[in-house]
Amino acid sequence: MQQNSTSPPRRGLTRDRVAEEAALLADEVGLGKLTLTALADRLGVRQPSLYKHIDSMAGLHRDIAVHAKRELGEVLARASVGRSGADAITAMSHSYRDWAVKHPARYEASNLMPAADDVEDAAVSLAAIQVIADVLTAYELDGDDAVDAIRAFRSTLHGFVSYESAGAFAWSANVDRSFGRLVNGFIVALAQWKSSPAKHPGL
Amino acid sequence: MQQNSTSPPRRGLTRDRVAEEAALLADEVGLGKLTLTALADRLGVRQPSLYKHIDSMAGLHRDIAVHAKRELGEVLARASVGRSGADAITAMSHSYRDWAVKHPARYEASNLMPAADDVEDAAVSLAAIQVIADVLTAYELDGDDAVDAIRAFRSTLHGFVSYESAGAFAWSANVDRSFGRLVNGFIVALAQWKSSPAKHPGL
DNA sequence: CCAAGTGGCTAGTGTCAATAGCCAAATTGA
DNA sequence: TCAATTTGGCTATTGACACTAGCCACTTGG
Repeated sequence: MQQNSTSPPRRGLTRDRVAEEAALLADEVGLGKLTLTALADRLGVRQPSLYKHIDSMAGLHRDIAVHAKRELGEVLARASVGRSGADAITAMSHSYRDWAVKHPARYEASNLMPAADDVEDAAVSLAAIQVIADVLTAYELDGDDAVDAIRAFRSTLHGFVSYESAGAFAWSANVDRSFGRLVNGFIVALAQWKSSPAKHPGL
Repeated sequence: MQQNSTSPPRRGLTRDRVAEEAALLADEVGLGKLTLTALADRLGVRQPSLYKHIDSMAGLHRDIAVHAKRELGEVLARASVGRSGADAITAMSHSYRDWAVKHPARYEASNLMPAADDVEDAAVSLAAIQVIADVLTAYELDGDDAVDAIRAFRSTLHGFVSYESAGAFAWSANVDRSFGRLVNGFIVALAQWKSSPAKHPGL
């Protein structure tokens, strides 16, 4: 049958489709400036219609985060496959940075913590971290040594990348070179990981 | 004269006073959740009255940032005075972390970039970074070596602290110890800084 | 002492996220 | 095949927010 003159034509929206377009838009305007009206416009739909596919703005951020974590995990896995040790760390680091700089809002979302009861989010978060953990295993670290190394590696990459995305490296010196040396520095430190215990600050 | 029954009593508000109370409130509720209505309530004033002291929400964030950068710069300077080399780096790192964790919104604000024409903001930003630069000078780094080291140090601290504030270190392992080892790792890397050139990722 | 400037105020506006409730399109199953 | 149910659009509205306009009393300085 032909549709009535005043009928709402159905777009083929799904929760995934909405999250994907949201990620694209957020990478353009910034995660914090993503609005449902702008997103609805892109999807050819009115703003309230989005609520058929999302719970809330926070829920949309969570959906973007889950997609992003999965994507980042795959990027890291692809970079490290077939490599080990310092080679794998270098490759993984550069892939991490490239992906993060290219998709700043997705990257920001990928660092959102899962809600306590969100098993899917927790799973993709863990999967991404597991790639890092597997690579660091080549240094025969375990227990607290391994946890400390993983935390150090994540911190190192995250700090650099978030400063870079924020435009915080103002001086003219080459940012690529700075990143390369940061990664090399981490590898140097990792080689002596077990023999460099933590000290507490002097009084 | 006695005031009329319907007269607006004057509070002693200033731009600084507003920014300080805003920083206190933001550290409680989060920088992104700071609202002018809540801030006005705290100051015993109606929301539009704040515009006599601030330009806009973004302007208030900037004011918080300037205060925060000054505060952080002083904290770092105090930590490093009378120390040098690895000792100074360790002391400065722990002070940085302590301050950042204690004042999460101020810390977030301290990482906002100054507007291009904002000389006061640029000055306090530079002053804080200069403390770091001075400490790293003990390693006789200059030019690109020094810039790379400063970027690496800032990235390392910022990454750890922002993950810690976000609650991203979920595993039970001791976070203090992880931080100590991260700092030690940086010091180890710094000792070999000149001899570890950057490599580009393999193909 | 009075004229100018300052710092409150009330009363709005526009932009958001979010809700309520309607109706046609799609789907399901007898 | 076709009726019942579910789904996915829609309009209209609310409430929280930043921000503006314009008023008036208090302060200050010549």
